[in-house]
Amino acid sequence: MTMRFFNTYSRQIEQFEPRNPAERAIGVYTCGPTVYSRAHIGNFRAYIFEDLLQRHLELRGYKVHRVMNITDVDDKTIRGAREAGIPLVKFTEQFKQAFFEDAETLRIKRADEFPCATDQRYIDKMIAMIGALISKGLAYQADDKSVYFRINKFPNYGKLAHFDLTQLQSTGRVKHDEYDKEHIGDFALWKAWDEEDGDVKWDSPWGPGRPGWHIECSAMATALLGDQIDIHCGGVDNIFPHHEAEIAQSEGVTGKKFVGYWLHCAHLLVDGQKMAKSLGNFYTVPDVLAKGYTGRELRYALLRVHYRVPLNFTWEGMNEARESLARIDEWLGRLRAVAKKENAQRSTPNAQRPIEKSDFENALDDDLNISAALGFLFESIRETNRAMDENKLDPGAAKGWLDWWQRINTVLDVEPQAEVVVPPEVAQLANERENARRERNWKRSDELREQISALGWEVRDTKDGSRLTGRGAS
RNA sequence: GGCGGGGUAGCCAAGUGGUAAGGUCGCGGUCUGCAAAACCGCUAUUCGCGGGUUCGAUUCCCGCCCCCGCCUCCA
Repeated sequence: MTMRFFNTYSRQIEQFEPRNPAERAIGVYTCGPTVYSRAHIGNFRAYIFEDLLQRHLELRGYKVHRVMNITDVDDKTIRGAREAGIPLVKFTEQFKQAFFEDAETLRIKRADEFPCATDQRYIDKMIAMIGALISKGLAYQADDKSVYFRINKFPNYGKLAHFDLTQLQSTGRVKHDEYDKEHIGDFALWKAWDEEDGDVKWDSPWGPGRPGWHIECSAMATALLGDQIDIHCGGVDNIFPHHEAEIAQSEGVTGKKFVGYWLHCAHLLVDGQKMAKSLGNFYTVPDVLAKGYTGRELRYALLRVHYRVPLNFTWEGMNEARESLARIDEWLGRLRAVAKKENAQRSTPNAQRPIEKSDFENALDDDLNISAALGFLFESIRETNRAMDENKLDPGAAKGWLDWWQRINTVLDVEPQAEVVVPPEVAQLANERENARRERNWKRSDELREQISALGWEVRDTKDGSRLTGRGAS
């Protein structure tokens, strides 16, 4: 039951061996949002993958110390604040809040820490790291007053992305200050202040300015997790240059291997293309909620596909998620009803008791194979439903299955929130319908069922009377 | 051009050197006043294409095609 992860660094599945196996303590760093606008659901796919990772590690008994940074200063946030005519702090604050709201909607477990790049504590750390890099000859201040990392002095640069530096081509996406840098691939550690930055600036030995994006993660990761961390995650688009740069900076300063396992998740696609702000083809969490879907439905839709496989977002997929969850909800409801029976007639339980069942966790051990894990869940659902149909599942077994569910749901977290209260008018209609049915007035009964359905509720006639189910429980 | 990821049923998606999990959708059946839910059955002779290795390949090897991404501040 050792875990295996696909390590981007080696491009291979590796056995997971934490640095501190005795205490089962693990440091995990996850790249968080840049708060210049509301994060889209593609961003959240990455955070959900990291959530799954953390929850599974915890299910396996590891104590996870997870850090997620928030980038609250960069070109885009500065531009946004300027255009909005408000201070940077005020501008970013709204998107920080939105991020936490959306994360909560998606039931993403909070990281232990959410360091912000503008925190003076980390600015100081960044300045110290840059100073160390300069003294080691790994960085230099150019004529434009900015400080750059000298990639030619770091032999391993390009190893994570498997890039041959001589082959680097500009995509034209980013402007290069080619006159100032020694090498086109040298990246900014400290960006010298210019007029467009307004009052956004910090003092440093190299003059006023602000940190580069990459150094911020190196500083916060090492400040909070130490020089060496077990797992570092992000989207595949972070591999280069961001994570490559983080390695160069961190290892350049400490001389120690920065990260044990690099895990990257594939993109969320729309119409077969990457979901991105720049392409304008994105949805936010509120967009999806506005279509009538719930947070847990979106969570499930983003969670159910293996993290290294590109996932095409569609409304059909959202419906599949809804139906799959309804199946789980229904199953849980039946199990609870059976578990409550005091003296169910003793019958031979032919449904295996799940106490020893570990297929679900074992599947997740294998590089978070969620599809296989869910496959086992649904097989179990069919198996126990069959047993309940045949009245062959005794209350003890039902309780066992509920315990099993509780365990795996610490990873999935897709159970509906507390029972939704039936609105009085729906209850009234249901009551009338019961009366109509007693009088065998089927026409009236069906009309009432229609009305109830129009209000978003489903009525089902069972042996024990009618039951109401709200559609799309949150 | 370089470096990755992916191509399995209408759609989504696991998987193994021995003949294809699961979800969703559709169809038929059991149950039901009718439904719904649940269960049962059907739905890929086939896993992008072409070779090769093998008794046997979707799985290993070689070549090719297609889709997506990264190539210096995108999760």
